[in-house]
Amino acid sequence: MLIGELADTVGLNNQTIRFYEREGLLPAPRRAANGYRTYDDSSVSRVLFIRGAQSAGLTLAEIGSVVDLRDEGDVPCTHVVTLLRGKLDGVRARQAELAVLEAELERLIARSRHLDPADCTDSSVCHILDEPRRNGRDGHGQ
Amino acid sequence: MLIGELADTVGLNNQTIRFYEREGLLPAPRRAANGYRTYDDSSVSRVLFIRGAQSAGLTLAEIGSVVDLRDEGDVPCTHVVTLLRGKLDGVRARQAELAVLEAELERLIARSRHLDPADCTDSSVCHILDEPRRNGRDGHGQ
DNA sequence: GTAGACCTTGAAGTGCGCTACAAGGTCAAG
DNA sequence: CTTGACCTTGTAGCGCACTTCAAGGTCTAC
Repeated sequence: MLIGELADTVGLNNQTIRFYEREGLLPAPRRAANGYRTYDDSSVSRVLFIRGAQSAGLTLAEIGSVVDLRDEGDVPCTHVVTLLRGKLDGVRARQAELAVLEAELERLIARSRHLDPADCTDSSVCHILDEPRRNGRDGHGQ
Repeated sequence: MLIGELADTVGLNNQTIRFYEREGLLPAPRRAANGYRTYDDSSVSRVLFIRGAQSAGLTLAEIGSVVDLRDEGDVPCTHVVTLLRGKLDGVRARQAELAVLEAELERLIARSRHLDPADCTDSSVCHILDEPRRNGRDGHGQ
């Protein structure tokens, strides 16, 4: 199959397929006489593996490290489990951050209810966001 | 005060101050005879406002929309509350996504315990990540 | 022979919040 | 008169996963 067909099959566009190839996630495919890339079912599996790994939160670089092991003939299971554990730690840390941020947002919104906009004439920009931060550690990102 | 002093006071470096100015978050400061930027306490308040708003999860673009209102003479409270409510919705949506991802990671890790690496010889890359996805909606990001 | 759908390559752009670099001007101390 | 710390400007780079663009080759149908 040609690149567009592969892309349709897995629900991506062909630029993304080419991008994965450049990044070393997909092996260089065979070429037809005219230079067109030709794929088979193993390419479909490989792409679906990549998307599955992404949905487990792995970055393309991490997925690359997994497929590299496989392509060198190793069994990547141990490495995969290590990555997944790391992701789980990251997810839990992020959840904790978001819980703090959620509480802060709730506090600010509640506070805004008994602040009068007419009093918002401060040296600063808006009194809702003035005043004490309770966050020991920032809270960026959404 | 000069830019370095402002930067020290608020705990940023002077490139960041200049960056905020370019982005329209800080008004163009007065200049000394030699062209050096000169700031006063209101600049300190403004920068602290920006950092406080960031710690509430607002992006610089959103903070810009708030300071623009203020600089045009309006009271931005209503807009701020709208933004905060939007952030809170976003945070809760993200928490839900992370809960799904956490469950998926736990499932995969648990599953890996009764999969034998010796069986990981598939057409795909690693059998831990093969097979059913339970995620209706992806789960990217960490 | 030409329109249109496919394919090729390489390079640059996106969003976000900085951070760093290059090439130079200014100022106080020694 | 030189050192070194500050300041100025504009520009480019980072990480991440794509997406888009430009300029062209190829193939099928009419």
